[in-house]
Amino acid sequence: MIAATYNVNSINARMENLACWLREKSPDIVLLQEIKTEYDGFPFFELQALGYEAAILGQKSYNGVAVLSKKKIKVIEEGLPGLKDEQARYLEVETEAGGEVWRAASVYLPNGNPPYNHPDDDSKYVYKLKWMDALYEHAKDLLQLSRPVLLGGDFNVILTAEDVYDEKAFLNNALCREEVRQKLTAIRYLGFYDAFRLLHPQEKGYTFWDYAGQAFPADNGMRIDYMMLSPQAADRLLFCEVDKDPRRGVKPSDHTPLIVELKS
DNA sequence: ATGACGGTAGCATACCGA
Repeated sequence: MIAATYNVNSINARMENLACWLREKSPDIVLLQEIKTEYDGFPFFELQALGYEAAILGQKSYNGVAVLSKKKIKVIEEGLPGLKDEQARYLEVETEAGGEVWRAASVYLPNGNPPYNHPDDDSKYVYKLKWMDALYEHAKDLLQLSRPVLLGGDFNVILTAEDVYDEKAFLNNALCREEVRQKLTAIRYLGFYDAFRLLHPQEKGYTFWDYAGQAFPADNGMRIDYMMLSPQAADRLLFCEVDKDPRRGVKPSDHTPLIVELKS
């Protein structure tokens, strides 16, 4: 079975791009972030015509997460358990693929950097840390399940120097700070496996390139989108690649999909 | 340090992003 995570940066702005990619790759399960719409504006029918059910946790203008599946979807959690959150950043479901039921969560972890016009405002960073603590607590519960778990999405964390084009320029950035690296590492040490790093210990694996400044052709990217696998899922990992084609195409998202194949 | 570029709301420009 094929699963993927993709920060689309508005599903309505990206629908042509997304439809083309779904037809080509035919993934069984897709975790989407930054859909930037509520239920009423979500393209359910267009996705249905492409063969996908959709569950969404929407929000107007910002954030918003969704899960697409070829099979029926059962919603398990809308929002992170244990966290009061105004923002739509976490959706957990169960759905079948390859003859097996998977627990799958779409994660859009807060960025945490201050607004440009308020560089000393750390409230977004504080929110990020709180969000990561709640994710850590819930990750423990997910690992108690007998089902295989996919915890995928835009984590907004650069784990190591190899995961960014110029670490020095980002060391004080909320994506790079030691504190957030440690919090994501702690989730890994609970027992979640970083699918890309498991199969590619050396490769860059960037999943995001800024729209500005020719970042993509210059390969000034970052690896901030992850597919984290529970041990039961990691045991079945066959393949994991960043699919750079959608980022090359017309009207791309600034992120590109990360794809895994799991034995079932 | 700043702004680049793109998306949204809503109609000019502000906010958000990584």
